Amino acid sequence: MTAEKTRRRAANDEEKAWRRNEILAAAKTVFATKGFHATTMADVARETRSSYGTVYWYFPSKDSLFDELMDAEGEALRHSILDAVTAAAPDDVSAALEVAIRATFEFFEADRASVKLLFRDSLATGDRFERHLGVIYEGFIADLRQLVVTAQEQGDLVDAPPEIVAFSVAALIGQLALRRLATDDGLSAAVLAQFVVNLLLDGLRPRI
Amino acid sequence: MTAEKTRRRAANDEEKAWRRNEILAAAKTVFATKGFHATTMADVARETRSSYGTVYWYFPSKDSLFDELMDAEGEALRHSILDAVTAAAPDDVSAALEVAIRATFEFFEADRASVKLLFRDSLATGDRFERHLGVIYEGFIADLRQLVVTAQEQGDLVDAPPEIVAFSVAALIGQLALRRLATDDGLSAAVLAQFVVNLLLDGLRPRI
Amino acid sequence: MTAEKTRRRAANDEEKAWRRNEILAAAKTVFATKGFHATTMADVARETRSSYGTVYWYFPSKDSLFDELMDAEGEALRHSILDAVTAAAPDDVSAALEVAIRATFEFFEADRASVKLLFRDSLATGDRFERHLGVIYEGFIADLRQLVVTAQEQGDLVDAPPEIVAFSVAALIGQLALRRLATDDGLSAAVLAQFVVNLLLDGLRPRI
Amino acid sequence: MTAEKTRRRAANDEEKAWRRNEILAAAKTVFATKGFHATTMADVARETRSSYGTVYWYFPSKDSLFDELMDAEGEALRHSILDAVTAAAPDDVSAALEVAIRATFEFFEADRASVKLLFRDSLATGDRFERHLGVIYEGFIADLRQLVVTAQEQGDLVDAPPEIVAFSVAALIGQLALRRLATDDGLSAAVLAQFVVNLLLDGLRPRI
DNA sequence: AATGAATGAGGATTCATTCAT
DNA sequence: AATGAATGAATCCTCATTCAT
Repeated sequence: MTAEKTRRRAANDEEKAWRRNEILAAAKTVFATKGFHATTMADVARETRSSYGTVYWYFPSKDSLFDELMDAEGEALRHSILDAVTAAAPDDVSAALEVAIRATFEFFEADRASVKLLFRDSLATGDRFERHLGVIYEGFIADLRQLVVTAQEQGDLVDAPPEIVAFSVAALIGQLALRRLATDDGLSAAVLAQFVVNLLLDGLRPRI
Repeated sequence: MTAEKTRRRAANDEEKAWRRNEILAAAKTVFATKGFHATTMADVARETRSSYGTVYWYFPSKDSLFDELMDAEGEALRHSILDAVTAAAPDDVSAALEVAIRATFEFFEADRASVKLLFRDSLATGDRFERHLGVIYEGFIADLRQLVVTAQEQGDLVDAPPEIVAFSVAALIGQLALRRLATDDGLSAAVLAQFVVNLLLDGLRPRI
Repeated sequence: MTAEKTRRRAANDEEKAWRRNEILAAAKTVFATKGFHATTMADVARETRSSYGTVYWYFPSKDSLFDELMDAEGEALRHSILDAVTAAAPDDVSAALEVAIRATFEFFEADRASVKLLFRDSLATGDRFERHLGVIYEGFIADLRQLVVTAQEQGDLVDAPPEIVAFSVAALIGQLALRRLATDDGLSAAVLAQFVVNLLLDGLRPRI
Repeated sequence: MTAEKTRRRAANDEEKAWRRNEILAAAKTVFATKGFHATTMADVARETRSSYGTVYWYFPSKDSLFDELMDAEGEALRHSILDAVTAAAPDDVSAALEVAIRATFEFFEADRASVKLLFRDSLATGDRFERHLGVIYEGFIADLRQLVVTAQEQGDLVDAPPEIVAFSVAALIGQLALRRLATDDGLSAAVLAQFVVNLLLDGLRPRI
């Protein structure tokens, strides 16, 4: 009996988690398309092919749904980058940076909705601005920061406040990715990544 | 008679323009504080110490009020930078860039509401995103782009798509300025500007 | 299971239709009392003993609510007349005409709100005037027109454009009914109907 | 001095009356075009090429402006008909009726705005419905009624309540004129008038 | 007389959220 | 768990009217 119960509950939990994710996915689509404020809970429910009640069963409010979505997006981005860096096993820091940046652009390339969510709608909620900006960048920047600190210790990067450096990298990538959604100038993720890496490492002043 | 009339009309026009600007200023304060969506026309009217009707007498809608505000902010920033560069009469391009970047940070330092408006709320209006991003950056970036092109012709900057370079500079500055509003790490405009200039010109990789 | 579900859904649909009609009825009362423009959605909601939201749940706008009401009124009038004519099974056309006209006056006698709605408020919506006039009279006049054509074929009515004849009959009845709401001169529906029939069939010139 | 003053005052009064009429004419155009409710005082002022204040200088409110307009329209129609009848000096009542009806249609033919004003917008003001309907028809119907009474005394018209007869004639003409604005079936004023006269005098039943 | 800026009550509509079923 | 009907506060905007100049 207990085994049976456990199995059932497990199946149940799985079902539950699946439904949650389904709603999150639907919300992502709608938020990215219409923006946070223009999106209504009715839109979300419709996209989920369910009803108000169901959405509210899994999420207590529109804000919480959005918050959770943002967290998930941040996490997804972070893992995507870490995986790429791990897989590439780069020799030095500049190689690692290049891998990370390329992975970031590719992540956004593959999922345009993420860009809008992370870099546009994260600012949509007014007062909570700080909170979201923090949440989003938190993990992303923390990782970058680690990279920067390591590089500085090895003498691969000049001395500069690592927070600022990490933030600059994140901002640069984010804004460039956002820009691509508006103006299509045919620059691939790889080309953009290369540009950013060059800019970051060697700057724009020509060497002799 | 005519002279008198003309004088009166001129005074009237001035009065009118003054009222318009008053409303614009009030709107700027409120939008920057609460964000575009959380701001109501009642808020704007209250801040103006007038009524709904008066605001609507000068601006046909909340959107148009916001649009005009954005345009004005963009223009103000642009002029502020141009003036600084003109006054400094820098010798070479890197000096010019430094002046420009410092002027930008100082502009934002002096007027924190501008940052929020330009880099946060400009994205607030959903579909019109492209329009506003364009409008705001338009002049700002156009000027930067000119600077970049000139520098490239003189061999002072590496070859890279000038649009991207200009956009990157703008984005970097904007995001760093925005960040300062949230997290106060005591970095002055001058220090930040120096950091950005160094990063942009020489990159983060140490020279031998 | 299925049977139960079907039963429940049917009950639900019925309930829904009932609520709709309840709102429609409330709207009819209010529109007839205050006129289209002077009626607010708050009035309608209050009369329904529900809220804004509920009215808007069933009807997308004030206009659509009004439109639907007008259509329903037109249909009700039409059916009322057709039923009367069918029941009376009149021998000739003039008898049929008399029955129809009497039925019309009786319909309006029984439901004074209808008169106001059909002949006063149908004109209230400005540009949409043609549309409504058309919709309302459409069925009413179409039936009358058929009666007229038949009568003309049998030589019971003089040759004249049937549209005009039908329209004239409808207008005469409508305006007389509307007049009764304002000036009560104690004329019953039957008397008025008789007057109209006489006027239409034999005119006002005495026979020798 | 007194003579001079008088002359000045007279000129002044004339000027004043002229301005009033100008505003009334402008209001007529706008009301007829957009309907009473959709017309704003700003519309009226604009059409007058003056300002709010000027309109309010001559008329205390939108309602009073409308009321006066309606009265003027009613009067104009009435005079137009009386003039026509006087000029034609008809022999008998049926001739007089024909002249009157034709004159009415011609009046409306020449001034389509009048139709809308008298037969559509007169109903626009809800509660005041009775008042306006009365005002409009008052003179018009009073004259018709007189015609009817005279005819009945001479044995030219059957016995029937003269108010109802007069009202019926007025209604028939009004509604047919209104109809012409919506559906253009190419019927001239003369043809319509002839139809109405025939219908009223001899009815629709063919004589043996 | 004329102007037009200012006022603010009022109205249609939206939408997050609740809750009976 | 799920549904979707119900709620009503909140918001943008309109427009008749007033009044200082």
